[in-house]
Amino acid sequence: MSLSVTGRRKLRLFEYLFESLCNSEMESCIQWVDKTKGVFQFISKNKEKLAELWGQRKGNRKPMTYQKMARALRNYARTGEITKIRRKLTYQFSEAVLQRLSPSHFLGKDLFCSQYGQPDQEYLSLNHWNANYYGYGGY
DNA sequence: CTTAATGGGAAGTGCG
DNA sequence: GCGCACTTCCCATTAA
Repeated sequence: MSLSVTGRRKLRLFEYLFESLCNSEMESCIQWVDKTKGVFQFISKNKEKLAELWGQRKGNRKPMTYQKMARALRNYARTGEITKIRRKLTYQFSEAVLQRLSPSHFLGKDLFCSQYGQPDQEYLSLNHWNANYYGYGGY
């Protein structure tokens, strides 16, 4: 479960999120909205669980919460690594980050993003799409 | 109105 | 000692 390659440096938050997005066991916490564009969203009901796991992975002094994790995400907006989409609990990896995190970067490990099929159709068919959408036709 | 989600200044922590 | 990458706090604003 834990990825350890020779001399693993400190895991970054966006790397952990990407890892979770590629792990089917995390589907109840976080999932792709549009994988090809790097758009993903947290699942309201279980977002705190994901935050908790992240905090444990980092070994923080206090338990991580979604609110604190989102604060870190807002810092990413300043550096452009991840931007907030005007849709409930939805964010987007920048092009650069997406390339750095692309599957080829993880070849040979237990990480593999299941080959994607129809990202565009998939999110349009989500029955909670309307509930999670606000403003804008495009992000 | 109530609650969930968003936003950000600012000080603090751990690590290389 | 320094700077980075968050982490913690806390409170204000906005959307549903």
